[in-house]
Amino acid sequence: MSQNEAVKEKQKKIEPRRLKGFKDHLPGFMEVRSNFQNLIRQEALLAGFSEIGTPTLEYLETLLGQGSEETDKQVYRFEDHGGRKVGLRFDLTIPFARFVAEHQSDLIFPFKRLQIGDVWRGENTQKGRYREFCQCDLDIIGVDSVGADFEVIACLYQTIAKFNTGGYAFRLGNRNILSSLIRKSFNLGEDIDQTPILIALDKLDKIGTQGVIDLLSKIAGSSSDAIGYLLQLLVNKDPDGNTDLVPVRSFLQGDEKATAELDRFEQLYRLCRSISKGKSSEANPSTSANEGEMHIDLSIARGLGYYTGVVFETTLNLLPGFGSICSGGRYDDLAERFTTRSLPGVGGSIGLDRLLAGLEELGRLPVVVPKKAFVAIVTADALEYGNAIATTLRKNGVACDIGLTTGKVGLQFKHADRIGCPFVIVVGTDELNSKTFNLKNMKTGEESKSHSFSQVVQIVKTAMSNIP
RNA sequence: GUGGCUGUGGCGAAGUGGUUAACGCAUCGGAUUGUGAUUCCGACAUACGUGGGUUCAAGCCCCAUCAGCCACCCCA
Repeated sequence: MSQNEAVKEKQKKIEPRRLKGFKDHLPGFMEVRSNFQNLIRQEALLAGFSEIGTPTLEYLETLLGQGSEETDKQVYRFEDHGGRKVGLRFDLTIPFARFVAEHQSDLIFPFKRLQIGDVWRGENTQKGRYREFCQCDLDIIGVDSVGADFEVIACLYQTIAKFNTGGYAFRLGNRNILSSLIRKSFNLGEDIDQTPILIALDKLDKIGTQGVIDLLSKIAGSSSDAIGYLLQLLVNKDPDGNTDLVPVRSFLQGDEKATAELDRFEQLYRLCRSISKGKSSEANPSTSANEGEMHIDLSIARGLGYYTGVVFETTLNLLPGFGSICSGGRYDDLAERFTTRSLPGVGGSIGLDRLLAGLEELGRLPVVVPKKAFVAIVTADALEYGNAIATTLRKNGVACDIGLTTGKVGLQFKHADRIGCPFVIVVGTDELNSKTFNLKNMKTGEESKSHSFSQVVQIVKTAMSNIP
């Protein structure tokens, strides 16, 4: 290589780019995202959940084999520097199972867990669907009760109500009841794998009744009469938009287990209705309010293998085809792969980044207005003085930025304006000598002069508090 | 894995075969060295994803390829 080529090689820039499905977050968006996380945290802590954290990287054997083959394929995996086979967590549930099994003696059951963290899935991207995204999980483990089901659902439901969604629908299904229906409809034994049937039923929303009938007809052993009746049961809605449970109950008569599950399910729904509203009218799909609706929809199956009781998913009313922004359900024995101790639980997850993508699409993301003052340093001799002012403000809880281009005061004002500071404290030689400061209102352009340094906290606080 | 669409300076975006590839944003300088936003003037930028082909001539047409987005599958 000639010297010239070597120089050229050195000057060649790496093209700045991101991996597919991985997002950068600019300051304005990041602040909203953090605020959302904090709000979710706050709601969960209020409801008595305890926050935990687990590593992003786990042994591969911990992560694999719990969901389906499909999900196993999506796990980001590699060998670490010590030759260990490791993977990035695919969700927060499986690491939680490991966590619970590992820390049984340190936890008090029933344990109410909150966890907020990023997860990774090597699948194809779509709108609101990334390869790295944040999940906010709530679980109650160590108890199997309708109260626990409700506690998790209520907290998730009420948290989503805090956001400017324009309305959402929380749909409740039950894997257990659905399985009983399928068993009876198709005359299947207890141990028959229903997965293909469940997957077909789960598409009811997308491909319609006839589409599902066609799909199910291809599955051996199912008569069209049986299929038709099952779909009738699932599709029949009462005036409130709920799956009509009366014919379901009579169809399952004699199945004691299923009947008991139905009783429990109805009790759960009554509890849920106590904190929610029902179906909104077609004319006014609750766009003005951010409230949610609660519905029974027995056709919900959810893909993940481990759900056994109640299951739920949540869609935005304004973006019906967008996908679920919050879902979960009950599982019999979360940690069975890690311990002999039986640990039933119920949990759900808010897909924060999908929710944010949805709100962004709708133009409903909150705009964050920074509430901070700015100290402009006009002359170099006032650098220490300006910093003393900034430090005083910060110690007293007043957010403030400071000019970093001492001397070039025009630049400092321009910068303060661009980052949205409503007030600028101005100090230079004169102010330094008299221990004073000027305060400029960036909106009106007015500048009041010669305030005493000793009053800086009070004056700036007062000024800032008048900003909307 | 399957389909559709899109790739033009840092970003957005015009350009439908014919000189020197618009414009806007951003950046930098000046009008204005103790005052921003607004206004005016000026400057800067290795830009047509990559590789072939057709043509006298390609950002534009054809083929391939890569990347991204959207949709299916599945899912938060």
